[in-house]
Amino acid sequence: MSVRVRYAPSPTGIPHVGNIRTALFNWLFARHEGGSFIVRLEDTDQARYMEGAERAIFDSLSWLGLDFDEGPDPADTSRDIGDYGPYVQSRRTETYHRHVEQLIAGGHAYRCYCSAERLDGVRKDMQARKLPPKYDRHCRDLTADQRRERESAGEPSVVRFKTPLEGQTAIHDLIRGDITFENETLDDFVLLKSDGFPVYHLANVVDDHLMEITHVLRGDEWVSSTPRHVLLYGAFGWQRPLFAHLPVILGADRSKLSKRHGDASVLDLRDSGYLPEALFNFLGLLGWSLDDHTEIIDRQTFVRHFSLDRVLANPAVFNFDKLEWMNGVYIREKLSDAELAERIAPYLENEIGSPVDRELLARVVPLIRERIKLLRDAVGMAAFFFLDGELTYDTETLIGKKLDEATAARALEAVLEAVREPDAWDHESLEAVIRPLADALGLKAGDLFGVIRVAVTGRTAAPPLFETMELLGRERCRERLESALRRLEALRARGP
RNA sequence: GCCCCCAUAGUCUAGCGGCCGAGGACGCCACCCUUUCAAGGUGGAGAUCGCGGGUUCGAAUCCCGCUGGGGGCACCA
Repeated sequence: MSVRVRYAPSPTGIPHVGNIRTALFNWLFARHEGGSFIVRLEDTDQARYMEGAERAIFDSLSWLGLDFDEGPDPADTSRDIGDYGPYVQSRRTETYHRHVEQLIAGGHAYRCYCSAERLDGVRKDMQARKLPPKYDRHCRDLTADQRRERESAGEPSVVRFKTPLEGQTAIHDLIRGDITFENETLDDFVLLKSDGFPVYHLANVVDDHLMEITHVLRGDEWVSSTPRHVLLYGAFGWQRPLFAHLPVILGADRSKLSKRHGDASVLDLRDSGYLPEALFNFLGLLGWSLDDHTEIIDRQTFVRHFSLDRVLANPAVFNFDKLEWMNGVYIREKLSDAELAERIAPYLENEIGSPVDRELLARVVPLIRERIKLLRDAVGMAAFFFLDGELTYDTETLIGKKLDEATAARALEAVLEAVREPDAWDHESLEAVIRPLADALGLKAGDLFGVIRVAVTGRTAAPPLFETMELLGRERCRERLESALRRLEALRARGP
């Protein structure tokens, strides 16, 4: 039988990295095994539903290249791709109701008429008595007459599972081994809410069975509810899938990563300029490793080698520094100039507010590829190449720490003079005429170059000066050098 | 409070009884390269393998206890 796994997010927000890592491992496992990767939307909580969440889920998946074999049609989630649909739980309520009736008929579930207030009271009371906050099974043993009475009075109800009062439920986890739970620590959990929607436990089990899921790879936070699921499979008389609980991903404070930890959403990372290849690689190495030394691993290699027995059981802290480093590696080693230009262009265009000159960009890319870690860094490192008019910068940076206004001005004048007329405008010629100026001015070359750099780029850190000037062109350089001189004069006029 | 899981440097990890006086990576420090910033190169600091007991000729590796961390205990998923 071929492997079928699923990624079952609920549309309550934008997927964060921990969530998408679960999708990634499911995808890797499916691809390695030659099985199917299925996406199912678990939208049974209307209260937490977020507009646009489906879009974000599909965008995250496709951005990372996690293609699925079955699931809702991203273009129209009321349609399905695959033969086991619907793949959206809100379109499966009939199915859940049918199965709940089956459980009630079989004596595995019952209707409960307790009000939210009563439940609250019970919970508080239990906690006050230092007992686990479980449902007191008040409605479990109602007589047929009592039930009829409640029903005819039109009382709202939920359906609860009739959890065995004693005994144990054991689960075998592919990553953690055998785990045993005492049934008495479980309570009669709700299967069907009073609004008619199923609760996760029910919907999940029914769907996984009907969709013939073979392996349930999900987050660690589910291990404690797995005995409930196992009990349900038993009550239905179904064979259960294999379980593998993936370790959670923690924030720097060692608590479960969530929105609280800032921009850990996949889409935010994308917008910051992380490459999908890098995130894929990084996430694939969170809880799994190829060997004792390989860090940079491509998609094919992951697929070829991925296996559950190398998945760790211990939680991992998400290390943004390492992700950033890895992104840098991909930027400078894995992308061609053309690809990098393509990915950087939107950031630059967004910054300067107009299309960038692609020819110029093609020549700029080699200069910045080793200097940026995130695509977004290209803005600071290269926007000045494409900007017209005055640059924005603090005039003080022109002077720096080692010079004074007069010296800086003299230096700029000398440079202007040197580059005014003849000679070819290429970095070698420029260096040939400018470098000697340092001696003439009594400056160290580095200090001279520093003044020019700020004048010409508006920044203290930039690509190599002469190559930068070459690409900027004679006119722009001249304008900017003159502008810098005017700034110095203004400063002197105002100063003591 | 109860249940469950986890435990190698600040972080991600290799290790599955002897090859480990613990390997790799990020980060950090120093030096080299260098016009700035990076990148690159070299070197370095950083782990009593959480602690305590066992088992064994031999334990980071197996067992038990403790401690610590995490997760769960909803008509949320």
